[in-house]
Amino acid sequence: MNDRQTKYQRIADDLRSEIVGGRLVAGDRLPGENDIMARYGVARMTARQALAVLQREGLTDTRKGAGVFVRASSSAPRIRRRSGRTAREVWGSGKSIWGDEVSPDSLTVDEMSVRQKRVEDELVVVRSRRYVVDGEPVMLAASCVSASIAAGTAIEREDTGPGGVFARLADLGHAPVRFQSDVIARLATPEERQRLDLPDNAVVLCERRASFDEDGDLVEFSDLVMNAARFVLQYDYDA
Amino acid sequence: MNDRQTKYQRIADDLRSEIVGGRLVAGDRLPGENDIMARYGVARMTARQALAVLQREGLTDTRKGAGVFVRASSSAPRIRRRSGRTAREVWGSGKSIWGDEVSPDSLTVDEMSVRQKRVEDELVVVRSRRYVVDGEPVMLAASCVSASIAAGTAIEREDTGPGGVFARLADLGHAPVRFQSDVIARLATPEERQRLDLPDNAVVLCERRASFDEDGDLVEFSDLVMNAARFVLQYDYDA
DNA sequence: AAGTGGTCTAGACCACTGC
DNA sequence: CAGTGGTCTAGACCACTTA
Repeated sequence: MNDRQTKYQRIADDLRSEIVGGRLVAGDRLPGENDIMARYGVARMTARQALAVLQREGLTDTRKGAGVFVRASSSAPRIRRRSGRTAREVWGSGKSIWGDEVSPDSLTVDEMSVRQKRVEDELVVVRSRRYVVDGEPVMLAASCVSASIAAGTAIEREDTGPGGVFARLADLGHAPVRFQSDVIARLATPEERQRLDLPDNAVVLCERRASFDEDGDLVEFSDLVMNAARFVLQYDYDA
Repeated sequence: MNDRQTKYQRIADDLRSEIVGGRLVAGDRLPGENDIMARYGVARMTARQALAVLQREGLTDTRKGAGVFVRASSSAPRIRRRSGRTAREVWGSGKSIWGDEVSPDSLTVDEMSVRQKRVEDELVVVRSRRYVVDGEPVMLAASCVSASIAAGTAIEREDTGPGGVFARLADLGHAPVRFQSDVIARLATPEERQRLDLPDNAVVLCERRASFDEDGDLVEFSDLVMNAARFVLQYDYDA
Protein backbone atom coordinates (compact mmCIF):
# COMPACT_ATOMS: atom_id res chain seq x y z
CA MET A 1 0.00 0.00 0.00
CA ASN A 2 2.62 2.50 1.13
CA ASP A 3 4.69 2.33 -2.05
CA ARG A 4 6.74 4.94 -3.80
CA GLN A 5 3.93 7.37 -4.47
CA THR A 6 2.71 9.82 -1.90
CA LYS A 7 -0.91 9.78 -0.87
CA TYR A 8 -1.68 13.18 -2.29
CA GLN A 9 -0.16 12.23 -5.63
CA ARG A 10 -2.28 9.10 -5.78
CA ILE A 11 -5.41 11.07 -5.02
CA ALA A 12 -4.48 13.71 -7.56
CA ASP A 13 -3.90 10.98 -10.15
CA ASP A 14 -7.35 9.56 -9.42
CA LEU A 15 -9.04 12.90 -9.86
CA ARG A 16 -6.99 13.79 -12.92
CA SER A 17 -7.99 10.60 -14.66
CA GLU A 18 -11.61 11.43 -13.93
CA ILE A 19 -11.08 14.66 -15.83
CA VAL A 20 -8.94 13.56 -18.76
CA GLY A 21 -11.03 10.40 -19.05
CA GLY A 22 -14.07 12.54 -19.58
CA ARG A 23 -16.07 11.30 -16.61
CA LEU A 24 -15.91 14.84 -15.30
CA VAL A 25 -16.35 17.60 -17.83
CA ALA A 26 -15.94 21.36 -17.82
CA GLY A 27 -17.99 22.94 -15.06
CA ASP A 28 -18.55 19.72 -13.14
CA ARG A 29 -17.87 19.75 -9.47
CA LEU A 30 -15.00 17.70 -8.04
CA PRO A 31 -15.06 16.03 -4.64
CA GLY A 32 -14.21 18.75 -2.14
CA GLU A 33 -11.81 18.63 0.76
CA ASN A 34 -14.32 16.98 3.07
CA ASP A 35 -15.26 14.39 0.45
CA ILE A 36 -11.63 13.47 -0.09
CA MET A 37 -10.96 13.22 3.64
CA ALA A 38 -13.83 10.79 4.00
CA ARG A 39 -13.22 8.75 0.85
CA TYR A 40 -9.49 8.29 1.26
CA GLY A 41 -9.28 8.57 5.02
CA VAL A 42 -6.74 11.37 4.94
CA ALA A 43 -6.30 14.61 6.79
CA ARG A 44 -7.46 17.94 5.52
CA MET A 45 -4.01 19.16 4.46
CA THR A 46 -3.42 16.02 2.43
CA ALA A 47 -6.67 16.52 0.57
CA ARG A 48 -5.70 20.12 -0.06
CA GLN A 49 -2.33 19.07 -1.43
CA ALA A 50 -4.02 16.73 -3.90
CA LEU A 51 -6.33 19.49 -5.09
CA ALA A 52 -3.38 21.89 -5.30
CA VAL A 53 -1.70 19.56 -7.80
CA LEU A 54 -4.64 19.81 -10.19
CA GLN A 55 -4.87 23.54 -9.57
CA ARG A 56 -1.22 24.02 -10.58
CA GLU A 57 -1.83 21.96 -13.70
CA GLY A 58 -4.60 24.35 -14.63
CA LEU A 59 -7.22 21.60 -14.63
CA THR A 60 -9.44 23.03 -11.93
CA ASP A 61 -10.94 26.23 -10.64
CA THR A 62 -11.64 26.61 -6.96
CA ARG A 63 -14.23 29.05 -5.72
CA LYS A 64 -14.16 29.86 -2.05
CA GLY A 65 -17.33 28.83 -0.32
CA ALA A 66 -18.60 27.01 -3.39
CA GLY A 67 -16.32 24.14 -4.38
CA VAL A 68 -13.77 22.89 -6.86
CA PHE A 69 -14.76 22.71 -10.51
CA VAL A 70 -13.32 21.40 -13.74
CA ARG A 71 -11.90 24.19 -15.84
CA ALA A 72 -13.03 24.71 -19.40
CA SER A 73 -10.84 22.32 -21.39
CA SER A 74 -8.21 24.17 -23.34
CA SER A 75 -8.12 21.52 -26.05
CA ALA A 76 -9.59 24.11 -28.38
CA PRO A 77 -7.57 24.53 -31.58
CA ARG A 78 -5.00 27.24 -31.73
CA ILE A 79 -5.64 30.37 -33.71
CA ARG A 80 -3.05 30.73 -36.47
CA ARG A 81 -2.06 34.35 -36.72
CA ARG A 82 -0.22 34.98 -39.97
CA SER A 83 2.29 37.71 -40.59
CA GLY A 84 4.20 38.39 -43.75
CA ARG A 85 3.58 37.36 -47.32
CA THR A 86 0.34 35.57 -46.59
CA ALA A 87 -1.14 38.35 -44.54
CA ARG A 88 -1.52 41.14 -47.08
CA GLU A 89 -3.98 39.22 -49.20
CA VAL A 90 -6.14 39.09 -46.15
CA TRP A 91 -6.38 42.72 -45.16
CA GLY A 92 -5.90 43.83 -48.78
CA SER A 93 -9.09 41.98 -49.64
CA GLY A 94 -11.08 43.60 -46.88
CA LYS A 95 -10.96 40.73 -44.45
CA SER A 96 -9.50 40.86 -40.99
CA ILE A 97 -5.87 39.95 -40.49
CA TRP A 98 -6.89 37.26 -38.04
CA GLY A 99 -8.19 33.82 -38.31
CA ASP A 100 -7.58 30.51 -40.00
CA GLU A 101 -8.63 27.44 -38.09
CA VAL A 102 -10.84 29.94 -36.34
CA SER A 103 -12.99 31.77 -38.83
CA PRO A 104 -12.67 35.54 -38.89
CA ASP A 105 -16.27 35.89 -37.82
CA SER A 106 -15.75 34.02 -34.58
CA LEU A 107 -12.83 36.24 -33.55
CA THR A 108 -14.55 39.40 -32.48
CA VAL A 109 -13.90 42.50 -30.48
CA ASP A 110 -15.43 42.40 -27.05
CA GLU A 111 -14.27 45.60 -25.40
CA MET A 112 -12.93 48.59 -27.24
CA SER A 113 -11.73 52.07 -26.47
CA VAL A 114 -10.12 54.77 -28.58
CA ARG A 115 -8.22 57.60 -26.95
CA GLN A 116 -5.43 60.03 -27.59
CA LYS A 117 -2.26 59.85 -25.58
CA ARG A 118 1.04 61.69 -25.52
CA VAL A 119 4.02 59.39 -26.02
CA GLU A 120 7.47 60.97 -26.04
CA ASP A 121 6.29 64.37 -27.25
CA GLU A 122 4.11 62.86 -29.95
CA LEU A 123 0.33 62.62 -29.85
CA VAL A 124 -0.89 59.16 -30.79
CA VAL A 125 -4.30 57.55 -31.22
CA VAL A 126 -4.45 54.40 -29.09
CA ARG A 127 -7.02 51.76 -29.94
CA SER A 128 -7.35 49.24 -27.11
CA ARG A 129 -9.31 46.08 -27.73
CA ARG A 130 -10.08 42.73 -26.23
CA TYR A 131 -10.72 39.87 -28.67
CA VAL A 132 -12.92 36.89 -27.92
CA VAL A 133 -13.57 33.56 -29.63
CA ASP A 134 -16.83 31.88 -28.79
CA GLY A 135 -17.15 34.08 -25.75
CA GLU A 136 -13.66 33.22 -24.54
CA PRO A 137 -11.30 36.20 -24.28
CA VAL A 138 -8.04 35.34 -26.04
CA MET A 139 -6.11 38.54 -26.74
CA LEU A 140 -5.55 42.07 -25.53
CA ALA A 141 -4.42 44.52 -28.20
CA ALA A 142 -3.30 48.12 -28.23
CA SER A 143 -2.69 49.74 -31.59
CA CYS A 144 -1.08 53.15 -31.87
CA VAL A 145 -1.09 55.51 -34.86
CA SER A 146 0.38 58.99 -34.82
CA ALA A 147 -2.32 61.62 -34.49
CA SER A 148 -0.69 63.52 -37.36
CA ILE A 149 -1.90 60.71 -39.62
CA ALA A 150 -5.03 59.50 -37.87
CA ALA A 151 -6.66 62.70 -36.66
CA GLY A 152 -10.07 63.17 -38.19
CA THR A 153 -10.03 59.85 -40.07
CA ALA A 154 -11.90 56.60 -39.60
CA ILE A 155 -8.94 55.40 -37.52
CA GLU A 156 -10.32 57.47 -34.67
CA ARG A 157 -13.71 55.80 -34.93
CA GLU A 158 -14.50 52.57 -33.16
CA ASP A 159 -15.52 50.98 -36.43
CA THR A 160 -12.75 51.55 -38.93
CA GLY A 161 -14.57 49.79 -41.75
CA PRO A 162 -13.54 46.86 -43.99
CA GLY A 163 -9.87 45.88 -43.72
CA GLY A 164 -9.42 47.74 -40.47
CA VAL A 165 -6.71 50.20 -39.60
CA PHE A 166 -4.27 48.87 -42.20
CA ALA A 167 -6.70 49.43 -45.06
CA ARG A 168 -7.40 52.97 -43.82
CA LEU A 169 -3.67 53.69 -43.62
CA ALA A 170 -3.39 52.48 -47.22
CA ASP A 171 -6.22 54.85 -48.19
CA LEU A 172 -4.22 57.68 -46.67
CA GLY A 173 -1.13 56.82 -48.69
CA HIS A 174 0.60 55.12 -45.78
CA ALA A 175 0.12 51.49 -46.71
CA PRO A 176 2.27 49.39 -44.37
CA VAL A 177 4.77 47.40 -46.42
CA ARG A 178 7.45 46.40 -43.94
CA PHE A 179 7.11 45.04 -40.45
CA GLN A 180 9.23 44.25 -37.47
CA SER A 181 7.83 42.00 -34.77
CA ASP A 182 9.43 41.34 -31.41
CA VAL A 183 8.05 38.32 -29.61
CA ILE A 184 8.51 37.21 -26.04
CA ALA A 185 6.64 34.81 -23.77
CA ARG A 186 6.14 34.83 -20.02
CA LEU A 187 3.71 33.92 -17.27
CA ALA A 188 0.59 36.06 -17.30
CA THR A 189 0.41 38.88 -14.77
CA PRO A 190 -2.49 38.88 -12.30
CA GLU A 191 -4.20 41.62 -14.30
CA GLU A 192 -3.83 39.69 -17.56
CA ARG A 193 -5.14 36.56 -15.86
CA GLN A 194 -8.18 38.50 -14.82
CA ARG A 195 -8.85 40.12 -18.20
CA LEU A 196 -8.24 36.92 -20.17
CA ASP A 197 -9.78 34.58 -17.58
CA LEU A 198 -6.63 32.51 -17.18
CA PRO A 199 -5.48 30.08 -14.50
CA ASP A 200 -2.53 30.66 -12.22
CA ASN A 201 0.25 29.25 -14.36
CA ALA A 202 -1.00 30.61 -17.65
CA VAL A 203 1.47 31.64 -20.32
CA VAL A 204 1.08 34.65 -22.59
CA LEU A 205 2.71 35.46 -25.90
CA CYS A 206 3.56 39.14 -26.24
CA GLU A 207 4.16 40.64 -29.64
CA ARG A 208 5.32 44.15 -30.33
CA ARG A 209 4.87 44.97 -33.99
CA ALA A 210 6.09 48.07 -35.79
CA SER A 211 4.69 48.81 -39.27
CA PHE A 212 6.52 50.96 -41.81
CA ASP A 213 5.27 52.49 -45.04
CA GLU A 214 7.01 52.75 -48.43
CA ASP A 215 9.09 55.70 -47.22
CA GLY A 216 10.33 53.71 -44.23
CA ASP A 217 8.32 55.79 -41.78
CA LEU A 218 6.73 54.17 -38.75
CA VAL A 219 2.98 54.34 -39.30
CA GLU A 220 1.59 51.94 -36.74
CA PHE A 221 2.67 50.20 -33.59
CA SER A 222 0.89 47.30 -31.90
CA ASP A 223 1.17 45.68 -28.51
CA LEU A 224 -0.48 42.28 -28.33
CA VAL A 225 -0.92 39.98 -25.36
CA MET A 226 -2.26 36.55 -26.29
CA ASN A 227 -3.28 33.50 -24.34
CA ALA A 228 -0.40 31.28 -25.46
CA ALA A 229 -2.57 28.17 -25.26
CA ARG A 230 -4.77 29.52 -28.05
CA PHE A 231 -2.29 30.93 -30.55
CA VAL A 232 0.37 29.94 -33.00
CA LEU A 233 2.20 32.83 -34.62
CA GLN A 234 3.28 32.31 -38.19
CA TYR A 235 5.86 34.48 -39.93
CA ASP A 236 6.80 34.44 -43.60
CA TYR A 237 9.98 36.28 -44.44
CA ASP A 238 12.92 36.40 -46.80
CA ALA A 239 16.62 36.12 -46.20
CA MET B 1 -1.42 43.14 14.18
CA ASN B 2 -3.95 40.78 12.71
CA ASP B 3 -4.93 42.95 9.75
CA ARG B 4 -6.03 42.09 6.25
CA GLN B 5 -2.93 40.20 5.23
CA THR B 6 -2.38 36.59 6.11
CA LYS B 7 0.64 35.60 8.13
CA TYR B 8 2.23 33.61 5.33
CA GLN B 9 1.84 36.51 2.91
CA ARG B 10 3.52 38.86 5.33
CA ILE B 11 6.41 36.47 5.82
CA ALA B 12 6.70 35.94 2.09
CA ASP B 13 6.75 39.71 1.57
CA ASP B 14 9.55 40.02 4.10
CA LEU B 15 11.65 37.40 2.40
CA ARG B 16 10.89 38.72 -1.07
CA SER B 17 12.06 42.19 -0.16
CA GLU B 18 15.29 40.67 1.12
CA ILE B 19 15.82 39.23 -2.33
CA VAL B 20 14.68 42.06 -4.58
CA GLY B 21 16.36 44.53 -2.23
CA GLY B 22 19.64 42.77 -2.87
CA ARG B 23 20.33 41.81 0.73
CA LEU B 24 20.15 38.20 -0.40
CA VAL B 25 21.76 37.41 -3.74
CA ALA B 26 21.80 34.42 -6.06
CA GLY B 27 22.92 31.31 -4.26
CA ASP B 28 22.41 32.72 -0.77
CA ARG B 29 20.52 30.64 1.69
CA LEU B 30 17.13 31.81 2.96
CA PRO B 31 15.86 31.17 6.47
CA GLY B 32 14.52 27.62 6.46
CA GLU B 33 11.28 26.28 7.84
CA ASN B 34 12.66 25.97 11.35
CA ASP B 35 14.13 29.47 11.25
CA ILE B 36 10.82 30.96 10.18
CA MET B 37 8.88 29.05 12.84
CA ALA B 38 11.20 30.46 15.50
CA ARG B 39 11.47 34.01 14.17
CA TYR B 40 7.80 34.58 13.47
CA GLY B 41 6.34 32.18 16.01
CA VAL B 42 4.31 30.28 13.45
CA ALA B 43 3.62 26.62 12.77
CA ARG B 44 5.49 24.56 10.26
CA MET B 45 2.77 24.61 7.60
CA THR B 46 2.57 28.37 7.75
CA ALA B 47 6.30 28.69 7.19
CA ARG B 48 6.00 26.27 4.29
CA GLN B 49 3.22 28.30 2.74
CA ALA B 50 5.36 31.43 2.86
CA LEU B 51 8.24 29.64 1.16
CA ALA B 52 5.83 28.17 -1.40
CA VAL B 53 4.85 31.68 -2.48
CA LEU B 54 8.43 32.54 -3.39
CA GLN B 55 8.87 29.15 -5.03
CA ARG B 56 5.87 29.76 -7.28
CA GLU B 57 7.28 33.15 -8.19
CA GLY B 58 10.45 31.45 -9.31
CA LEU B 59 12.57 33.39 -6.83
CA THR B 60 13.89 30.41 -4.91
CA ASP B 61 15.21 26.91 -5.32
CA THR B 62 14.62 24.37 -2.60
CA ARG B 63 16.88 21.39 -2.25
CA LYS B 64 15.66 18.61 -0.05
CA GLY B 65 17.90 18.09 2.93
CA ALA B 66 19.94 21.16 2.12
CA GLY B 67 17.84 24.31 2.31
CA VAL B 68 16.16 27.07 0.37
CA PHE B 69 18.33 29.22 -1.87
CA VAL B 70 17.94 32.35 -3.98
CA ARG B 71 17.68 31.43 -7.64
CA ALA B 72 20.08 32.90 -10.15
CA SER B 73 18.49 36.24 -10.96
CA SER B 74 16.88 36.12 -14.35
CA SER B 75 17.60 39.79 -14.88
CA ALA B 76 20.16 38.74 -17.46
CA PRO B 77 19.54 40.48 -20.77
CA ARG B 78 17.51 38.67 -23.37
CA ILE B 79 19.17 37.27 -26.44
CA ARG B 80 17.74 38.93 -29.55
CA ARG B 81 17.33 36.31 -32.21
CA ARG B 82 16.81 37.94 -35.58
CA SER B 83 15.02 36.42 -38.52
CA GLY B 84 14.36 37.98 -41.88
CA ARG B 85 16.03 40.85 -43.66
CA THR B 86 18.61 41.50 -40.98
CA ALA B 87 19.59 37.87 -40.64
CA ARG B 88 21.14 37.22 -44.03
CA GLU B 89 23.96 39.69 -43.54
CA VAL B 90 24.85 37.72 -40.49
CA TRP B 91 25.12 34.19 -41.77
CA GLY B 92 26.15 35.41 -45.23
CA SER B 93 29.22 37.01 -43.72
CA GLY B 94 30.31 33.89 -41.90
CA LYS B 95 28.95 34.84 -38.51
CA SER B 96 26.36 32.90 -36.59
CA ILE B 97 22.72 33.78 -37.00
CA TRP B 98 22.50 34.38 -33.27
CA GLY B 99 23.45 37.14 -30.98
CA ASP B 100 23.02 40.81 -30.35
CA GLU B 101 23.02 41.94 -26.77
CA VAL B 102 24.76 38.66 -26.22
CA SER B 103 27.81 38.44 -28.44
CA PRO B 104 27.94 35.50 -30.88
CA ASP B 105 31.00 34.18 -29.13
CA SER B 106 29.25 33.76 -25.81
CA LEU B 107 26.45 31.69 -27.33
CA THR B 108 28.10 28.36 -27.83
CA VAL B 109 27.19 24.75 -28.43
CA ASP B 110 27.42 22.62 -25.34
CA GLU B 111 26.17 19.23 -26.45
CA MET B 112 25.91 18.09 -30.02
CA SER B 113 24.99 14.99 -31.93
CA VAL B 114 24.52 14.26 -35.62
CA ARG B 115 22.55 11.26 -36.76
CA GLN B 116 20.46 10.02 -39.63
CA LYS B 117 16.81 9.33 -39.15
CA ARG B 118 13.94 8.21 -41.32
CA VAL B 119 11.02 10.62 -41.36
CA GLU B 120 8.03 9.77 -43.51
CA ASP B 121 9.96 7.67 -46.03
CA GLU B 122 12.72 10.24 -46.32
CA LEU B 123 16.17 9.95 -44.82
CA VAL B 124 17.19 13.14 -43.01
CA VAL B 125 20.31 14.29 -41.19
CA VAL B 126 19.37 15.50 -37.74
CA ARG B 127 21.72 17.83 -35.89
CA SER B 128 20.76 18.12 -32.22
CA ARG B 129 22.41 20.78 -30.12
CA ARG B 130 22.21 22.48 -26.80
CA TYR B 131 23.30 26.12 -26.65
CA VAL B 132 24.75 27.80 -23.58
CA VAL B 133 25.52 31.40 -22.63
CA ASP B 134 28.08 31.89 -19.91
CA GLY B 135 27.62 28.29 -18.86
CA GLU B 136 23.83 28.64 -18.69
CA PRO B 137 21.91 26.38 -21.08
CA VAL B 138 19.37 28.48 -22.97
CA MET B 139 18.19 26.58 -26.03
CA LEU B 140 17.66 23.10 -27.45
CA ALA B 141 17.81 22.85 -31.21
CA ALA B 142 17.22 20.14 -33.77
CA SER B 143 17.99 20.91 -37.39
CA CYS B 144 17.00 18.55 -40.19
CA VAL B 145 18.32 18.44 -43.75
CA SER B 146 17.36 15.82 -46.29
CA ALA B 147 20.08 13.22 -46.69
CA SER B 148 19.76 13.60 -50.46
CA ILE B 149 21.32 17.03 -50.02
CA ALA B 150 23.49 16.60 -46.97
CA ALA B 151 25.00 13.14 -47.43
CA GLY B 152 28.77 13.27 -47.69
CA THR B 153 28.96 17.05 -47.06
CA ALA B 154 30.15 19.13 -44.15
CA ILE B 155 26.57 19.20 -42.93
CA GLU B 156 27.13 15.70 -41.60
CA ARG B 157 30.17 16.78 -39.64
CA GLU B 158 29.91 18.21 -36.16
CA ASP B 159 31.82 21.30 -37.27
CA THR B 160 30.16 22.65 -40.39
CA GLY B 161 32.62 25.53 -40.78
CA PRO B 162 32.04 29.30 -41.05
CA GLY B 163 28.42 30.35 -41.50
CA GLY B 164 27.13 26.98 -40.39
CA VAL B 165 24.57 24.82 -42.14
CA PHE B 166 23.01 27.73 -44.07
CA ALA B 167 26.33 28.69 -45.65
CA ARG B 168 26.97 25.06 -46.62
CA LEU B 169 23.51 24.80 -48.18
CA ALA B 170 24.34 27.94 -50.17
CA ASP B 171 27.60 26.32 -51.31
CA LEU B 172 25.54 23.39 -52.57
CA GLY B 173 23.24 25.64 -54.59
CA HIS B 174 20.43 25.47 -52.07
CA ALA B 175 20.78 28.84 -50.39
CA PRO B 176 17.71 29.38 -48.20
CA VAL B 177 15.84 32.46 -49.36
CA ARG B 178 12.40 32.09 -47.87
CA PHE B 179 11.33 31.06 -44.41
CA GLN B 180 8.24 30.17 -42.49
CA SER B 181 8.34 30.19 -38.72
CA ASP B 182 5.62 28.90 -36.42
CA VAL B 183 5.93 30.08 -32.86
CA ILE B 184 4.14 28.90 -29.75
CA ALA B 185 4.83 29.25 -26.04
CA ARG B 186 4.01 26.95 -23.14
CA LEU B 187 5.21 25.77 -19.76
CA ALA B 188 8.40 23.73 -19.98
CA THR B 189 8.05 19.96 -19.74
CA PRO B 190 9.91 18.17 -16.94
CA GLU B 191 12.52 16.98 -19.43
CA GLU B 192 13.05 20.48 -20.79
CA ARG B 193 13.31 21.83 -17.26
CA GLN B 194 16.04 19.32 -16.60
CA ARG B 195 18.01 19.95 -19.79
CA LEU B 196 17.73 23.74 -19.55
CA ASP B 197 18.00 23.90 -15.74
CA LEU B 198 14.67 25.67 -15.32
CA PRO B 199 12.38 26.15 -12.31
CA ASP B 200 8.90 24.69 -11.99
CA ASN B 201 6.90 27.40 -13.69
CA ALA B 202 9.35 28.09 -16.46
CA VAL B 203 8.09 29.12 -19.88
CA VAL B 204 9.60 28.02 -23.18
CA LEU B 205 9.30 29.54 -26.62
CA CYS B 206 9.07 26.92 -29.36
CA GLU B 207 9.85 27.81 -32.93
CA ARG B 208 9.44 25.56 -35.91
CA ARG B 209 11.19 27.05 -38.90
CA ALA B 210 11.05 25.77 -42.47
CA SER B 211 13.63 27.08 -44.96
CA PHE B 212 13.06 27.08 -48.73
CA ASP B 213 15.53 27.65 -51.55
CA GLU B 214 15.10 29.66 -54.77
CA ASP B 215 13.08 26.84 -56.33
CA GLY B 216 10.68 26.78 -53.42
CA ASP B 217 11.95 23.44 -52.18
CA LEU B 218 12.19 22.74 -48.46
CA VAL B 219 15.90 22.48 -47.68
CA GLU B 220 16.04 22.71 -43.92
CA PHE B 221 13.74 22.34 -40.96
CA SER B 222 14.46 23.44 -37.40
CA ASP B 223 12.86 22.76 -34.07
CA LEU B 224 13.92 25.18 -31.36
CA VAL B 225 13.04 25.19 -27.67
CA MET B 226 14.18 28.32 -25.87
CA ASN B 227 14.12 29.48 -22.28
CA ALA B 228 11.55 32.24 -22.76
CA ALA B 229 13.13 34.36 -20.03
CA ARG B 230 16.29 34.68 -22.10
CA PHE B 231 15.01 35.34 -25.62
CA VAL B 232 13.26 37.88 -27.72
CA LEU B 233 12.45 36.74 -31.25
CA GLN B 234 12.60 39.40 -33.91
CA TYR B 235 11.06 39.02 -37.34
CA ASP B 236 11.46 41.32 -40.31
CA TYR B 237 9.01 40.77 -43.10
CA ASP B 238 7.10 42.41 -45.91
CA ALA B 239 3.42 42.72 -46.61
C1' DA C 1 24.90 12.74 13.41
C1' DA C 2 22.55 16.85 12.93
C1' DG C 3 19.79 19.54 10.23
C1' DT C 4 16.93 20.07 6.17
C1' DG C 5 12.78 19.94 3.49
C1' DG C 6 8.63 16.50 2.27
C1' DT C 7 4.71 14.32 3.94
C1' DC C 8 0.98 13.62 7.15
C1' DT C 9 -2.31 13.90 11.14
C1' DA C 10 -6.21 15.79 13.89
C1' DG C 11 -7.81 19.16 15.37
C1' DA C 12 -9.52 24.63 15.02
C1' DC C 13 -11.63 29.24 13.49
C1' DC C 14 -12.84 32.17 9.71
C1' DA C 15 -15.13 34.30 5.44
C1' DC C 16 -17.64 33.27 1.90
C1' DT C 17 -21.33 30.90 -1.02
C1' DG C 18 -25.62 28.89 -1.89
C1' DC C 19 -30.07 27.93 -0.66
C1' DC D 1 -28.25 28.34 7.67
C1' DA D 2 -25.14 24.50 6.42
C1' DG D 3 -21.33 23.61 3.62
C1' DT D 4 -17.25 25.23 1.31
C1' DG D 5 -12.47 26.45 0.80
C1' DG D 6 -8.58 29.45 3.29
C1' DT D 7 -5.72 29.82 7.11
C1' DC D 8 -3.39 28.09 11.14
C1' DT D 9 -1.64 25.16 15.05
C1' DA D 10 1.30 21.58 17.31
C1' DG D 11 2.71 17.82 16.97
C1' DA D 12 5.02 13.42 14.09
C1' DC D 13 8.02 10.37 10.99
C1' DC D 14 10.76 10.09 6.86
C1' DA D 15 14.51 10.64 3.24
C1' DC D 16 17.92 13.31 2.10
C1' DT D 17 22.23 16.35 2.36
C1' DT D 18 26.18 18.08 4.54
C1' DA D 19 29.87 18.06 7.38
